[in-house]
Amino acid sequence: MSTKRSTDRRASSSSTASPSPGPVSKRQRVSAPHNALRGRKVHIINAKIENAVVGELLELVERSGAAHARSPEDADVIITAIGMRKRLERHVDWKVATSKAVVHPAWLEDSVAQGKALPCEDYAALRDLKETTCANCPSGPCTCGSTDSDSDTSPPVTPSKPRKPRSSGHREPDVPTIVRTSTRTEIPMYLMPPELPYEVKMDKLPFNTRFSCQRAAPLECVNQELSDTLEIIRRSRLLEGEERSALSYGRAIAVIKSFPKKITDGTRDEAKNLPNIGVKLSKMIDLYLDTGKIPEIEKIRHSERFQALSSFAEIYGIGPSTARHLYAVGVRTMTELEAYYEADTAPESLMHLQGVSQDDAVEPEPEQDDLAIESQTLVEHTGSSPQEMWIKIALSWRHDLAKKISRDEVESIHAIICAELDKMQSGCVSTIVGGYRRGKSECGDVDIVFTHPDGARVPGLCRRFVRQLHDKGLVTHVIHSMGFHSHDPLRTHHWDSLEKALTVFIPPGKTTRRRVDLIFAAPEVYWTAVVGWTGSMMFERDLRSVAKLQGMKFDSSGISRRRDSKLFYPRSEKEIFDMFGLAWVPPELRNADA
DNA sequence: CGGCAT
DNA sequence: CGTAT
DNA sequence: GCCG
Repeated sequence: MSTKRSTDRRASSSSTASPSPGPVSKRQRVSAPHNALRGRKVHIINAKIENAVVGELLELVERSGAAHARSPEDADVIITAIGMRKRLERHVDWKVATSKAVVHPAWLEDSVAQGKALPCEDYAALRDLKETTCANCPSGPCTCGSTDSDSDTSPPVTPSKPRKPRSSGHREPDVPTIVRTSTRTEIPMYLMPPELPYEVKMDKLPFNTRFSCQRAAPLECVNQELSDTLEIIRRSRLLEGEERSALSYGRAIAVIKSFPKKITDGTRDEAKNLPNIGVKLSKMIDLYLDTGKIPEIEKIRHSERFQALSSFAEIYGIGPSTARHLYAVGVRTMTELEAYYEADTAPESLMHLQGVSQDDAVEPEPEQDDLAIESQTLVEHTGSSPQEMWIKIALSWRHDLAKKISRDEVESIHAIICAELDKMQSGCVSTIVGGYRRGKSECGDVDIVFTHPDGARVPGLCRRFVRQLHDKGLVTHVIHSMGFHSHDPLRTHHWDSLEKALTVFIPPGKTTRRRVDLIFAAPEVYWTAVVGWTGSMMFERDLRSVAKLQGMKFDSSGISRRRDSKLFYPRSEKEIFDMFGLAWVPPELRNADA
């Protein structure tokens, strides 16, 4: 089936099926809405749309001057939130569907807002109906090409299908293309990435704005050395527990990363006036330019304490606080650290309560080494607390996890996991997020966001899938982050729409363990999860800050209005930027961290 | 001087 | 407190 | 440590 084409407007269309446009969506009601669809007949399929929203849509139909068709057969345009053929066929005969324009409710909203029938191509409700929808669109037939070029350089989004249908090896770049074996599950358009990249308007991303999500920060900037230097102080501040100071350095780094000019005598004043550069950072920039180094940083670099704390905190499960405690009791080197945890004399008081729940924390390894024992057994036999046990286990990973992962291997791991997932639940969609998506050539871990067009398939999928991976020996350890409060009635939040598993993964035939994070999102929060997990960290913090300033709350499992907790479900990544009045920043320019 | 993401 | 971005 |  062909696909292709879809401008960024698909993404900027207003929201729909349930909660709607953003607070800042100052979509002006241009021109006469009451004529927008005059003479047309519109049928609304109420399945999968809340009653209240159906009411709003009917109002829109009236306002547009269109007639409301009682049956799909009578209509020119069919409005539906259904994205799958099987389901649609319960309401509309396929033959009828292919003779009409079948569009998402956003088409109606946007058309009324703009006072005219918009082209349908970006609003087709089903991929397989896109061509016929375009052909029957009230705005006139549009070229809905069957071109199939895979010039896309950024692969990360694919239906979670094995990519074997690569078939009889002919051409194609080595990029995971969007493969859909026909007759498979329908994937609604809104879960697919835009076929064409959104336009990046650099003039709307000035380097001297306050928040990093309003700027463009490349992976490596022209002042990378300065950025790396300041990162030393930032890390030191973090390790010493001075988080606010660390935050300031992080923000200074972020603004420097987006400053496009090399900082020299000619540009130092401009640099010193950047937002988040105050008195202290200004002085540091002077020192850096005049002497080539910053004394405070040299001191940190060479301090035994900084080196010790840094190396301790590289172990998964050891954070700043534990690192400081270790140092305080005399541990100085990794060797001593290993000896310390080897001797089962580690006082429990050393470890702090960590967010690892006992029942879902550890999945011990199959046979082989000492990790083959049940966690409880291990606790009983060694007298170690679960936290201490975690650290002991993590110590055994440390050499593997310190190794970077090439983009090729990230893609390979993604493909393997998608193939496995497909065996349990076909039709899943996924995006590789994290540093990979921001363009890093070497990644620290692999982060993947999954969803399924049928939201009902998602709950519990994470746990079941990880169990399957574990049974096959692909996953050796897991930290589940959900499960405890699956439904808290007092919860003002909805947040069980996202499940995640932080795993240690061994690719088949390999020996090096990899950290792989699997995130399962309900389809309505898919793009929110993708944005939330693409990073960088400072970019996310600033995005949340901007949201908060607008009375909104952003987190990777949803966007809500603080006043009334009303939820918003953006239908594309760009819609999230639009909601907050932000210019589009492509993932490769979200590298606000050092 | 309070706030700093969730 | 730890993890994730 | 910087900003409103």
